[in-house]
This record gives sequence, structure tokens and C-alpha cells, in this order.
Amino acid sequence: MKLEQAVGLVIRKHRTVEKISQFKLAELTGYDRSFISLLERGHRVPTVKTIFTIAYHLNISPAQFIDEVHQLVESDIME
Amino acid sequence: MKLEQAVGLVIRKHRTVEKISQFKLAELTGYDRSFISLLERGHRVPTVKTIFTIAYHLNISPAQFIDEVHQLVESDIME
DNA sequence: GTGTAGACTGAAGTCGACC
DNA sequence: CGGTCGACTTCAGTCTACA
Repeated sequence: MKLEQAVGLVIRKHRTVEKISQFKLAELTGYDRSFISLLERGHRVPTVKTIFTIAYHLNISPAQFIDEVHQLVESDIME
Repeated sequence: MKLEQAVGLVIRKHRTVEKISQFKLAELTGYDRSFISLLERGHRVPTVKTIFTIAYHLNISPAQFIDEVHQLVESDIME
């Protein structure tokens, strides 16, 4: 699957695990709520800085975040 | 240290390990050579896609790349 | 082989509003 | 709570050229 889609899935997965809303994640990270929405639906490719910030507030390491994205990209889920 | 600086150091480190020039890395990744130069000196914050592409051609996993960046950022080397 | 400069295009990220 | 729209600003990434 595509990189942006994988990034979106990983964010949404960990956000729901943490049981917080997009509003709350936006507040924590300092990013706009509409931007979080765009990311989760794979409509934006974030910068490395964005990944570090979001991963931090989702309580996972940036490397683990990227690794999960990598596995999704490598897999052929949904094509 | 700052994120951009860490990214630059990790790219340069692995590029020299691979014994290739900025020209060659630019050719392999499809990015502009001046952009590679900007990245290595910490003057740009790349997107996740850029990291995946560069890490691939430096023969390391994106997660390992990010982990090395993370360690540099966490350390207080050069400030 | 690398740093840098400037001018450019497209995409990241903001903000307010509405469904 | 989350999706979306439009208009906006900032910055990633291109390209040419020269030290």
C-alpha cells in the first residue's frame, strides 16, 4: 500500500489505542485538527518533524512508528 | 541537537560508509544534488517519503535511520 | 566533489466554517 | 467527533550557475 495511507493507519491505530480524539491529539501536538484528519486519511505526507511530534504524544518511539509504516507499505494489504 | 542536524549527520555518515558522492546519491534517489547538500547540512526537514527513499539507497531500513536520528536528538552532542 | 545563491513550483500545514 | 471546503502562508524540493 501507499506510504501516506500507511502513515494514516498507524496514527489512527495508536490514537484509538490511547483513547483520545483528533481534537485532543491536535491540542497535544500543536497541529491543526483538520490536518490530523488529512493525515489519517492519507491525504498528506508529513515531514520527519511531524512524525517525531505525533509519535511522542502517541507514546511510541519514532522508530517503532516508522517500522509499522514500513511493514504496511511492504505488505500488499489493499493492493 | 536539532532534528534537521541529526538527519543530516545520519545521511552523510551512511553515504560515506557506502562510499558514494552526493551526485551519485542524488542520481539513485532521483532528488536534486543541491537538495542532498541542503539536507546533509541540516537546512531542510525532509518528508517521510524522502526518508524512505534515501534510507533505501543507503542500504538501511527506514526504522534504523530514524532510530539513529532519534539517538542524536536525545543526546546533547553539540549543545 | 561540495557549498551556496536565487528564483521558482508544488505540497505541507493553518484557520474558520459548516455538515 | 470526524469529514470537508476554500483561501491562505510557509517550506520542501527543482534547476541553473558559479566559486
